[in-house]
This record gives sequence, structure tokens and C-alpha cells, in this order.
Amino acid sequence: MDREIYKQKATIIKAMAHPSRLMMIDALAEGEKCVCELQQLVGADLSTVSKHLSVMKNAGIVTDRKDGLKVFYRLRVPCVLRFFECVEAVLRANTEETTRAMRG
Amino acid sequence: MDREIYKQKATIIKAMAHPSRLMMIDALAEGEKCVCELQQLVGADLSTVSKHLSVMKNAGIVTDRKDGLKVFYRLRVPCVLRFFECVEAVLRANTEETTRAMRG
DNA sequence: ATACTACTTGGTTATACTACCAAGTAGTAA
DNA sequence: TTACTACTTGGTAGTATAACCAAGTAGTAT
Repeated sequence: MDREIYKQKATIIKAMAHPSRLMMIDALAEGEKCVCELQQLVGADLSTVSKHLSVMKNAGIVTDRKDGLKVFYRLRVPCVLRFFECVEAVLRANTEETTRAMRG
Repeated sequence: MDREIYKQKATIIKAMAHPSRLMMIDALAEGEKCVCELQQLVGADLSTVSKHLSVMKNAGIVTDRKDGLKVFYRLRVPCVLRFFECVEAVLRANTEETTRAMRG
């Protein structure tokens, strides 16, 4: 029961745990973007980008909307961004520690 | 450059993206715990738990401290917990959507 | 119908992750 | 020293991810 919820949470977090996907989430913070724009951004094959997006969609992080030929993706739950503040805090702590270690 | 930072962030997020690791982080929110307590909690082999902890340690999420025979782990950056509020928001949104879909 | 654009899906291969067992290290205690 | 506890590390096998190419779908336009 409890275990199942942790599994679901892990799925959501795992769906963000990739450099290209983080890049896309950051970009989507500005507003919806089509797959073609996101592809430009991350610079991978269109099929790769599409698969990344479908992982995030299945996890519930993004939703999509078709408009003519294009498919626009947007963040489904805006707080996803606050998420990153903390990751940055960890990153800062890591950097500080490395700096301290280098000073001796 | 930018790409490198996204990679580092992904490493941190990936270090959390596992049910057992989320469980342990939740437990560590109460305060430091030894590996043996965390093993009890997740119910996996001790070596498995130890490896999970070392992944989180390398990512900068937890730190450890040895006291006698025991090794105590604790959260390094407390905001990691606020992280979860958002994951729960996504989870709630997912559940609501499923409920809506089932109603028709 | 034909062709073009914007995506998605299938297939394959390479790489990474995870779990366990077994073996090793470190601290405690007789 | 021997033995015990609490971990960590090495090895291995099974599973999951991720990248690309190729092929398919859907909407637009002629």
C-alpha cells in the first residue's frame, strides 16, 4: 500500500531525472512549446525528444494539445519548478564542499 | 556548460528516483538513522541498502557519521522534503484525472 | 491522390541500474 | 587471537533506459 505510493512517486521523479528532460521542463516554465522547439533546444533526434515527452506525459508532469500539425506540450503541475530550487541548493552545497576540500 | 549543470541536476534527482530511496529520505526527515534501521524499513538486503545510501551520499543528498559499529545517515539539505510536496501534487492530479476518466 | 510537415511508434543495440550472495573491513569485546 | 556485529565492496545476472534509424500516422495543401 505505502510501498505502492512510493513506487508511484519514484516514477514521477524518475521521469524528470534526465538532463534533456530537465532542460525541457525549464523551457516549458515559460509556456507551452511544440515538440519541434524542444527538439531544437535539446538537439537530439526528434524521436528521442518525443519519447522523453511521452515519459513525462505518462508520469503526469506535462500534458499536450494538438494544434494543426504541431503538438504543444505544457507543464501540468507548475510547482515542478520549485522542485528545482532544492536541487540547486544541493548542487550549491556540493560545490561549496568541493571548494572547501580543495582549499584543504 | 549549461548542459553540464543539467547533467549534475539529473544526477541528484536520479539519486532520489527509487521507491526504497524515497522511503529512506522520508525516514531521515525525522532525524538520523543507522543503516540497520533503514534496512528494517525497506526490507532489502543490507548490501542493497548500503548501495542505495552511497548513491544518495555521492549525489550530496545525505551525509554519514560513524559512531562505534554503526553508521548514521542524515539528510544534508533539508529542503529535499519540500521536494516531495510537489511530487504529491502531481500524484494527486494523476489520481483525480483517473477518477474523472472512470466516471466517464 | 500526391506530397509535405510534425510527430509517434517499432526495432535494435549499447549502456546503466538493481538485486542478491559472497567476501572484505572496522570496531567491540571476550 | 577469536569471534561477533555493522557495514561496504566486488561480482554477476536480470531488467530497464536511451539513442538512433526506419517506418507509420495525422493534418495541410495542391
